[in-house]
Amino acid sequence: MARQKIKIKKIDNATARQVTFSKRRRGIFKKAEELSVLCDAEVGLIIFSATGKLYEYGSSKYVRMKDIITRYNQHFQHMSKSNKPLQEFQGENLSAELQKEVADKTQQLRGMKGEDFEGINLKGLQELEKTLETGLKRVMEMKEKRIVNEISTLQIKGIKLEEQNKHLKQKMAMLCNRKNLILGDSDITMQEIVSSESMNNSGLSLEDDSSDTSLKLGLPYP
Amino acid sequence: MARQKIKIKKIDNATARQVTFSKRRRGIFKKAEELSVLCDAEVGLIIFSATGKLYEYGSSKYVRMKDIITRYNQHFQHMSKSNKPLQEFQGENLSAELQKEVADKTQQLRGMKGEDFEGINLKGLQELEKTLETGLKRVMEMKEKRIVNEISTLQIKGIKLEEQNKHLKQKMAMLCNRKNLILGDSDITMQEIVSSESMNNSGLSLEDDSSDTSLKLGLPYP
DNA sequence: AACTATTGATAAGG
DNA sequence: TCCTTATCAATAGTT
Repeated sequence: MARQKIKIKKIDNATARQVTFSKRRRGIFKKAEELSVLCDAEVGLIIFSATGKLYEYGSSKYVRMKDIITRYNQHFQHMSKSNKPLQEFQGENLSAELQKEVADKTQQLRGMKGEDFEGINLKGLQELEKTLETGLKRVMEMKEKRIVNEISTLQIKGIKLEEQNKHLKQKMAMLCNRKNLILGDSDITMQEIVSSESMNNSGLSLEDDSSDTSLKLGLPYP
Repeated sequence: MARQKIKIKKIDNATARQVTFSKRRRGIFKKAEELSVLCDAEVGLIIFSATGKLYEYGSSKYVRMKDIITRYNQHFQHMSKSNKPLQEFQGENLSAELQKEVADKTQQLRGMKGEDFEGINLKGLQELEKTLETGLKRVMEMKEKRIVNEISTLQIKGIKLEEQNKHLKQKMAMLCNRKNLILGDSDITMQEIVSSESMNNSGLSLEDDSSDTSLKLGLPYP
């Protein structure tokens, strides 16, 4: 985000990756701290570097990471109702809670897919509609982002390959000339080398729409 | 970090705090995602809002929050010789599959809400889009069906009540007439009875738009 | 929910 | 790793 925009994909150069990791780690820790203070939130952040080193942040000096994790685990049991401490949830009880959660989420998914509106009232339907509209909008945005990315990646690849081709052809031409000078009549002629150009172009040209990527944009409500 | 610099301390105004929480939460989630992708790191982020709502991010489609926490706990088991079992994971094995199912469905729901596209490729996004479009269509159809139903139910109810009213008024009129014939000067006059008509109409008339049902149709893309 | 003026984060380079 | 700086990104306040 500076000097030059970067693509969000794994940084190839290991050194650069390490440097970026250090910088961004500090950045996100700061963000976590600010969020917890500004908004009175409890924040737990765990980062394992690619080399396996652990970095962690827990908001507030009184709330350690372990407490946040405990709260995190408790969250799912408390969702449904019970105030019972976690220790009381074991074996069947925990399974029962989880089964309930699965059933609940399954129902939610069915509602979103429009497969079953059992137990959803009019207000619920209106909320569902809004959620779906937002979700659809975001999905379409993400899809377009990915497509644009894909295209530019392919374009860059194409340009590189075309350059390679050009260089290879030049080398070939030089080799043939030399060979012709030495042997007089070679089996390989310039014509054969040059003819490969059209083939390469049809496969890589940036203007070519016949790519089989077959990605339709599906723009919102045309 | 804009328009004006702010002090990093709890935001007093509750509304402003909520708004900032939403904005910054999105921001830090994005940062977490970018860090994990750019630097090949494993990132787990847990946020509890002041109201107790949970928001979480876990980096990678294969490594869910649970696994990050497990790894986190293991980290210390390796470093220290603590043999104390972690109570927060009791019963985990018994319901591991259920937890997996819950996590899976949670992820599906997130995808549909457009909150998290981790592990969804372009084809998946296209499928998701189609699912959402279908779901949205069905929800809207069902909503309109329910609204039409609701309206006709109310209309029928209104008609019945109007008829009842009419009969009651006729009976009252007859009673008053009889009473007047007997007593000469009654406290109840025809005027008082008839005046109730306008009141009843304003509450039940089919043409009246001021009904508090407040159901907006929200027709598709007007 | 958008917008936009600012501040903040950070990529590249030393 | 730290510093610098040009640039990109996040966001505070506003509408």
